[in-house]
Parts: sequence; structure tokens; C-alpha cells
Amino acid sequence: MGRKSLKVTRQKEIVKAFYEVAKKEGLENASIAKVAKEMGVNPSLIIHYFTSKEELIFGLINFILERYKNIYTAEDAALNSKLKLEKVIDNLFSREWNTLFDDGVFYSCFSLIFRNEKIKNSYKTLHDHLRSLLSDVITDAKKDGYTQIESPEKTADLIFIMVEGAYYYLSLFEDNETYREKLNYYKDSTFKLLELPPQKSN
Amino acid sequence: MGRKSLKVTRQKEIVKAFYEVAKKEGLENASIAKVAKEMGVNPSLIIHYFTSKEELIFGLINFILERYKNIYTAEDAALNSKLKLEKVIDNLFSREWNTLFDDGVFYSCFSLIFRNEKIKNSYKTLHDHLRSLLSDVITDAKKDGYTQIESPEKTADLIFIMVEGAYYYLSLFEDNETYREKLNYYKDSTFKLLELPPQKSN
Amino acid sequence: MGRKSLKVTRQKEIVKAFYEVAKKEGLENASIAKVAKEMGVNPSLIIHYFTSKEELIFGLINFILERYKNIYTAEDAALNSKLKLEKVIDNLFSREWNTLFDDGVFYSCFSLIFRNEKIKNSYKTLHDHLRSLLSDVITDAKKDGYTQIESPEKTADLIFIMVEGAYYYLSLFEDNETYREKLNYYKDSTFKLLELPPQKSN
Amino acid sequence: MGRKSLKVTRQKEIVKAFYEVAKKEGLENASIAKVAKEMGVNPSLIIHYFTSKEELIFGLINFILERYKNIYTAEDAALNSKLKLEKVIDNLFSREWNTLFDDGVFYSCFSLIFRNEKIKNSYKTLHDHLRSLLSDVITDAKKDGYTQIESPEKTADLIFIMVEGAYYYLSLFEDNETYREKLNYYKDSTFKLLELPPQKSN
DNA sequence: GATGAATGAGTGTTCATTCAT
DNA sequence: GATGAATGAACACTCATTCAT
Repeated sequence: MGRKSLKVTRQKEIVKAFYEVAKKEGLENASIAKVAKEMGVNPSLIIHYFTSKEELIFGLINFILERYKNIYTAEDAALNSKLKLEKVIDNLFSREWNTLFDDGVFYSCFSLIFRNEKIKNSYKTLHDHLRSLLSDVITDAKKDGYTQIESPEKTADLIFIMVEGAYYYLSLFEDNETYREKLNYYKDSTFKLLELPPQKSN
Repeated sequence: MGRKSLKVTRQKEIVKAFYEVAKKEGLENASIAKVAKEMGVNPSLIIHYFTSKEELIFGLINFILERYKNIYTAEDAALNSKLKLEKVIDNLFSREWNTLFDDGVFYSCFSLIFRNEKIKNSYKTLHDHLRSLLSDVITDAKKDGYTQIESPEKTADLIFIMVEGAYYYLSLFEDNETYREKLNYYKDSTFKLLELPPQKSN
Repeated sequence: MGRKSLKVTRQKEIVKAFYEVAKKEGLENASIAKVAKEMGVNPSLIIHYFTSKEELIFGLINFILERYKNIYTAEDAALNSKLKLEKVIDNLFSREWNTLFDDGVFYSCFSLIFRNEKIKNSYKTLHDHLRSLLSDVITDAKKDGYTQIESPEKTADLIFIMVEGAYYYLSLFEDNETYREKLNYYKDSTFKLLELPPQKSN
Repeated sequence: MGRKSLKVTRQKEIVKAFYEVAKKEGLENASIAKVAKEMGVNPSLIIHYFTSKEELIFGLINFILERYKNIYTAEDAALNSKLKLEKVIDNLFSREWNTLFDDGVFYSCFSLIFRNEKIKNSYKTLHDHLRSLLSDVITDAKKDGYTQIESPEKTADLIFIMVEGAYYYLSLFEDNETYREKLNYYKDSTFKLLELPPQKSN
């Protein structure tokens, strides 16, 4: 009954191509025509799978937020609660983060939350989720006696804004000596906040 | 000396109108034609004063950064160093900040730093300036014995990213109970960081 | 003989849906995609049954002309020739006509006769047919001595254009007092033309 | 103060070109791009003068209705009331009418009244005007004793629908013997209706 | 100082249609 | 019998910009 659907795979391809174009030329200059060209495909095909540019942007935002999520997840389930927490903080302040997605695209997408409630909710849902993940990791470490901080939740919140602010601010620096110094300082401060001994700098 | 040129005032008018349009429809949808319409003026006139849209965007960024600067400046020179510092921190975490400029426009402009070196430098110069302002205020307070923190500069840096992160994160909340709670918590944490007694919540 | 094909019924469904879309949005805005949506079916299916949009338009015109034909036919065969003629004239100037098909679609279709010979012939064949129907009814009435008019054929022709002109002109009026007055006046004039006593106004 | 405006002349040119394209390809196929090509000009120029296609269509309708008006006006003021009336009727049933505008475009435009109140009003206003013109001419002839018909207004109305119906119906015929016969018959019938002696056939 | 004419490239989207399944 | 993939041309319209006045 009818032809096999390529919808899901095709949509992923398209979003990926959209992201690539936005990375190169900026989200505001990323057009359906350019995406089609990037893919070697007809522009109407993109509309076929997304019906409108707005839908395509929703697709891009999901794509970015999905990647974003990965930073906060310490994959290794075998670790004890202290090592797990250290691993997460490490991830948060690692430079690899930057390679996950393009910051220009990220902030362009973020700017849309102010005029689009749906996008705002996507961001909010994700951030709430991430914050509670972090909170859980801290709670576990506290249970096991590794830290005596009062409120894991509040501390998670604080770490959260430090990470966001750090990446905002560091966007203004090249990845060099200064960049790494600052990043390490922020990380150390986070460990202090958690009442954990500082790590060896890398 | 002669007659004063209209140029500067006209340019300010145009940038203001550009900002208004960007606020309403998003920077990516703000066109010269719309700005002209907003002003009740011919589109050519805008090009006449700015030669290109790029220049107009530079104008907008200066406009925004100029306003941004005001947050960090405690106007009242008569205050002693402790009150001054408290005043600055107060400003940083006041909700009035939001009224200074539209966050959507702000982040859209910020996203341009990743593809435009000139814009990046504008932002960097401003932020360096602001951070050293903050650093100076802290240094003065330390000199007068109000705080024993080790490095005013580093602490200023930390406060800086907390403020940026706070406003990024709070963009996701309406201005309500939760919003104010979080903001106060961030402010209290900042006072703690500065080894100053916390203020009365407002 | 085998199983009866779905083809004919399916085609009727499609034409009906096409007509509905044309009614709502105008013939010039009625696309295959919209028809498919109206039917909850895949656009390809419509092409499958009609091979091209042109064929679909032919289908629509047949649909409309078929309905059109019904106005001129006095169903009740039992009536005598005078009553029959009166019934037909009554039908011609009844407001129920309007409910048979949408006037916008009708005139849009009609405008196609000027660029499409096939469509022109469809219209012409129908109109010739209708005129001769009317002519026959008049001839019968004359035979039975109800009217002394000279040429039933010519009179039929005249009535014909009056009906067409009436509906063209009345399109500009809402269905209200004025509308009905005019319609009745046209009907009375027709009876006069046929040298028959006028009917009671309704 | 600024450049000299070409607006009025340019708009006329554009409407004329639009009409030409619609004549050739049908109103539903007349696009802005085609009009621009016809004029050897950039499509955006047309939008510059009309802001939208809808406005352009309004322009076309005014253009057509303006021409339409000319049929009903007997230019020669020197004629007496009888000759004037004869002249007008003559005009109404002259074949030159057809050369004034394309019937296909006319009926396509007319079909728009059913979905656009503004267009409907344009048509209505014109038709009211024309009917009262005709009514006036008949009234004058009656005053001077050339006809004894009861109501000039009602008779004008009747003539009106006969003319409209005639041109509708004759659209289905080529301009040949039959066409002319019918046209003359309709004209004669009109003279009879006015209780005037029939004219010599032409 | 300001307007209006004009351009040409580009936008997102719709169209009818073909073909594979 | 029906669906979905894919195309390519066309659509109305907006864009930044140039130039004449």
C-alpha cells in the first residue's frame, strides 16, 4: 500500500544540512534554497518534508537541544557518586562542549524564545531537565558524604548559571592560554562551591 | 564651526527606529523598508545616512552596548566604597535591567560576533571595560577593609559570568515569584562571594 | 461483465470536491492539492483518475452544465401544454435556480469558452438543446390555442437571453425586496411576450 | 524636492499591459512576471506601483468598466431626443461593442464579484449609472411624445438585461450570418418594447 | 536633505506532474 | 487502488541598493 516512507531519515538529513548552512552563513541567512543546494536537491522537497520554514526551525532547535543534552550526562554508570559528580563538572567546563554545536547558531536560536512561546518552552523544558539531572548527581554525592552543602538544588542552579555565563563570556576569547585559564578558574570555583577539593588543572 | 549637521541626530533617530522594528519583529526580520515606514520616511534616506545595512547594524550594536554600559555604573559619586559596591551589585541583579533593552535583539546581535570580527571586538572592548570597572569598585572596598577577598579581578570575573548566566537563564521565566526568588538567591550568593553580609531581600 | 469499476464513482466524488473548493476559493485558486485535502486523499490519486488538470476542469463543466439543464425541464408530464409552459417560465425565474450552482464558479467556467473550443461547444450544445426544449413547449401551447405568438422559436430565443441577462444583473443584488421585485417584473414581461395572462406574484 | 512622479502614467501602462496578457492567456494565468515581461521591465517595478496583485486587479477592473461606460453614451449632443434614443439602442446592439474589451477577461473579472465586495460595488455602481443614463434618454423621448410606454425606468431595466443576456448568448457564436440575424432580432424587439418603429436592418 | 524610479537577486511557498512501490 | 518521493517551473512579494532629480 503505497511507497515506503523516508520521512524520518530525510528530515534528519535536512535538519543537518540546515544546521550546516546556518553555521556557515548565520541562521538569518540560511534559506530553504541554500539548504536544498547543500543537499543537491530541489527546494520544494524540503517543504514537502517540513511544510514551512517555521517547522524546519523547530527541527533545528530540537537537533541542537538534543546535542546540548549530552553535555550533562555522565555516561559511565560504573562510577561512584563522587567520581560521577567530578566527571559531570569536568564535562561542563571542557572545551569539547564547543565542538558539539556552533555558538552562533545556538544564540540565534535562543533569541527566538522571546517571540515564540513554543521555542521558549522547548528551551525551558530542556534546562529544567538538565538542572534536575545535575541536582540528582549532587544529591547522591551528598548522601555518600562527599559534600556537606546545604541545598543540592540551589547549588545546581548556581552552577548552571555559571556555566551559561562562562560560555557566553568565553565566546569573546579565542581558544588560547587566557581562555583555558579562565575556564579552569571557573571550574575551580565550582568545586569550591560544592565544597569539594579542587582537581588538577588540565 | 558653521551650522551643525543634521547627520548625527538623524542617525540616532534611524538607529532608534531600527531597534524598535527589531524589537517588534526580530532582528532577522528588520529591514530598511520597515525602518523607513516606522519613521514615515523614504528608504533611500536611510541608505543615505548609513550607506549599507551592515553599517546600520553596527549603529544598532553601539546603541545597545551604550545602554548596556549604564548597568555597571553607580552614578552617585558621593557614596563610600562599600555602599558603592553594594549599589553596583544591586544594579546588576535588579529587574530594571531588562527594561533597558530587548533581550531578543540583544542575543541576535550577540550571535553576530561569531561571524564578524568587528562586532566581536565591540563586545569584547565593552566587556573588558565593564569588568575592570567592577574590579575597581571591589578593589576600593578591599582597600577600605570592607572585604578580605584575595583577587578583586578574579572575583569580578566570576561575578561577571554569574550575571550573564543569570540573565540568560531567567529569560526563560516570566517576571513572577520564582523569577524574583532566583534573582535574589543569585544576588545573595554574590555577596557571599564578596565576603559581604547579605542585604535585605526586596 | 465482471466487477464494476470504481472509476466512475470516484471521478464523480473528485469533481464534486473540486466544485466545493472552487466555490469556496474561486476556480482560479482551486488546485489539485486542495481538492485532495478536501477529500482526505493523496494528490496523485486525482491525477490518476483525470490524467491532467484540464480533464478535471472538463469534468467540472459537465457537472455544472448537467445541473443547469434541470432548470429547463418541467418534470410533471401529466400537465397540459399551458400549465407546462407556465411551470417552465416559473422555474426559469425562480430563486431556487441560484441554489443549484455557485455563480462565481459558473462565470469562471464560462470565461473559458473564449480560449477553449471544446468548452465552448459544450456550452453551445447545451444552450441549443435548452432553447429547443423551450421552443417545443411554446409550440405545444400554441397548437392548443393558448397563445397566438408568431414564432415560438424566436420567442424562445428572446426569453432565453432575458433569463441570462436577468441572472447576470441580479448577481449584483442581495436576495431581498428589490431582488424579488425585479425578478417578478422580468417574469411578468415574459408572460406578456408570450401573450399569456400574468400570474399571481409570489 | 525629490524626483518627478510617474505614478499615474506608469500605472496606466501597467494596467494596459496586464489587460493584454489577460486577453492572451486568461486572467487566471496573467502573472506579474508576465506583465513585466510584456513591458520589458522588472517585476518588482509593478509591485512598486501597485503594492499587490489585488490592487492590480482593481486597476484592471476600473480600466474595463471605464471602457464599458462608453457604450451607453451617445456623444452627439445636437441630436433630438428620438434620434438620441435610437443612437443609444444602436450602440447597445452594435458589434463594435465586442472590440472594446475582451469578453473572456470581462467574465473572469465579473466572476470576482462573488467573493469580493469591493469589486461587486464597482460593478453595481457602474450598472446603476448606466441604467439611469438609459432611463433618462427614454424619459426625454417620452416627454417629446415619441413613445407612450408607461415606465421609462422599468423599460430601461428590461432593455438592460436583454443586452447583457444577448452578449452572453452571442459569445457562443462566431460573428457570422446567424450572429447578425440574432443581434438584429434582439434590436428589433427592443424597438418594439419601446413602441418605436423598427429601424432598417444593417 | 529628501524623494521616487528602477533593478536584480532572493525569499518562502504552491503548482501540476511523473514515477516507484 | 493508493501512497509517497521527487522534480522543476512558477508564483507573489521583499530585499538592499543605485541613481536621477
